[in-house]
Amino acid sequence: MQRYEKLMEAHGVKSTANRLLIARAMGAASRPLTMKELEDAIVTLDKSSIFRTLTVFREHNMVHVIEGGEGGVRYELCQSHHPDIDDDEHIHFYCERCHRTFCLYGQQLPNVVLPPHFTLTSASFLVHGICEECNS
Amino acid sequence: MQRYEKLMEAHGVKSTANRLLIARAMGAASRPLTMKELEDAIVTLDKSSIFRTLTVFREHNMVHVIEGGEGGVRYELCQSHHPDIDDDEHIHFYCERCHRTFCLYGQQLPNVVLPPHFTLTSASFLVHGICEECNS
DNA sequence: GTTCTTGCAAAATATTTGCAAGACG
DNA sequence: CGTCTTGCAAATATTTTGCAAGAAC
Repeated sequence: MQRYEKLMEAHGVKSTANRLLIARAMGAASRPLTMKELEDAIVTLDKSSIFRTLTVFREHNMVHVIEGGEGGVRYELCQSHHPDIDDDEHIHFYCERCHRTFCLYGQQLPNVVLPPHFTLTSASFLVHGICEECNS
Repeated sequence: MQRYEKLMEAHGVKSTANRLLIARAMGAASRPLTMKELEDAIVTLDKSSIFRTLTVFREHNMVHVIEGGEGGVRYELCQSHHPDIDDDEHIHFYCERCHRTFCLYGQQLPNVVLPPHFTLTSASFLVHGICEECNS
């Protein structure tokens, strides 16, 4: 079984040809992609199919959803193989010049102290700035 | 001079009647609002005026832009009176049930270590979950 | 055959701009 | 006057859904 089939299985997502295509495209990018970027990367697929696939992935916590930066919401594969525990959380960096979003591994998402009776489901930390390439 | 006129002056924004209306509405809400919410709060103003005012506020760092959560981008006044130093940064909490975004004061935004030659302009930390009211 | 998945078209949301009229100095 | 601001309408962009056809089991 392929890498992405395994990932889908781990998250309880049934593997189909198109889902595999989308998972592969996301994995190959190694940074979060917008729906538009995915559409451009996989010209054979309709955007509604991509949208619905991402919805399925989201429902099974198989993607991280990164909001912020222009061009809309971005998605990346969650490489965690545990459906409930996300050991792949990390900070993201949005370059305001080239409009790409990068993953910053190696830094924990800080813990948050919530007010009483607030409960947490997820946290996201996005840094804006200029990336190395655009700075040179 | 009124509180919000002072804030505009501190950020180098010329005060007009409409801008004052919008600043007041944002201040009164004490949580970040979407353009839609602002439109509903100030029925006398057209959304394009609100949009352009928010653009001006953004250009002068007079608002925080909070992305994430449904219903689109949210805006709140930046209460810092220093145009360049933002001493009003804080974490936000998005309630997935009532779709409101709250400010969590009293917790520093953690420092981020960027890779070499990456430069930072701003950082945002958004927590998703269920708020007190919705939990009860 | 029943259920899940897909593509096309179109609806629903959100954001942004053109342009002429008005306010301000 | 000349510049900045505003409202209305319309264009973009983005996300989401209806529905019928096709694939999977």
